[in-house]
Amino acid sequence: MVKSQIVNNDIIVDGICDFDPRHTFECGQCFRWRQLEDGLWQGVVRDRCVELQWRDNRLLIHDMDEKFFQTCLVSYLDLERNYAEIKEILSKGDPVMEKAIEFGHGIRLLKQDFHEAMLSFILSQNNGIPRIRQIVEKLCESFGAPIAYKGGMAYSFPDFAQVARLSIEALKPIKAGYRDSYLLKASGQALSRLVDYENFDKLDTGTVRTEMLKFCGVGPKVADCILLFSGIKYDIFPVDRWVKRVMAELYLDYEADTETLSRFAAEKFGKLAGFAQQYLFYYAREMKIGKVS
DNA sequence: CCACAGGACGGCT
DNA sequence: AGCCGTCCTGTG
Repeated sequence: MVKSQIVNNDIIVDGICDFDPRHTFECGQCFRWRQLEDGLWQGVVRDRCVELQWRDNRLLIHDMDEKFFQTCLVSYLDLERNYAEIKEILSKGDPVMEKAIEFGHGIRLLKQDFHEAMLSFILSQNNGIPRIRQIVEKLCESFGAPIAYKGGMAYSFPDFAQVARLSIEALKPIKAGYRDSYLLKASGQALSRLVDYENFDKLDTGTVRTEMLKFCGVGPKVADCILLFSGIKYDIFPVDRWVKRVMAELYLDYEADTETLSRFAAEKFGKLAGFAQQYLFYYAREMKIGKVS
């Protein structure tokens, strides 16, 4: 139970350490949060538009009720997890990780809705973050449910049923390119329970990963991102170009293939591999490590 | 004009 | 089972 108080219709939570919205929302795990002004962030969680501020270990969520906060946001923002402990374990005897953690000390792994994580990361393939954000926003504006709030209009992330009933032609304007058919097929597969993703937490990580590959448009990298960023599994280490480069530069001294890196991470980081990946990834991207300019 | 971007698919050996 | 051309769109 996270202790909160209500002041003027806002929720205030004191003593939130190891959190910084910039780190959390810009480390590549999500695509819908944006900074409105200094320290003020806006995003959409379920059917709510959320505005939050953080400073001096105090989290302030505007125009929020206790119920939505406790039942949705605490889990979404992963507020009950002890990140100090994770950092301590990962840093131990690892100066590289220590530096990465110092850099991205405010990262928390968001527990996003499964359909949001899945459709977002299907769209992510062969795309950079700015463009993924554009396509995701288009998808939501076009097919999500409208949400009225004081700042204007927002849109929920369309669920599998909403996407599955669309046609390719209807999806064209969001400019997802060849990924649009993946969205449709994968949503249909999810609806038909081809993959029983709602029971994933009862299965081991290896099984769940191969299950995910049944979805059209979901390969190894996208599968790992979906599982990690929807909070289903944490002993997962998504390997993409950036991770390959940062691992080569900081740990291995050569560019290893995906398989090798997965085993390396499993051995070195174990159950905390997902957290390790986020610290390393954010560090690498912000420091432009391995970037050929 | 071409290369490539947080990859995956499908048809070929 | 592994390799490799191709996929849509935007940017450099």
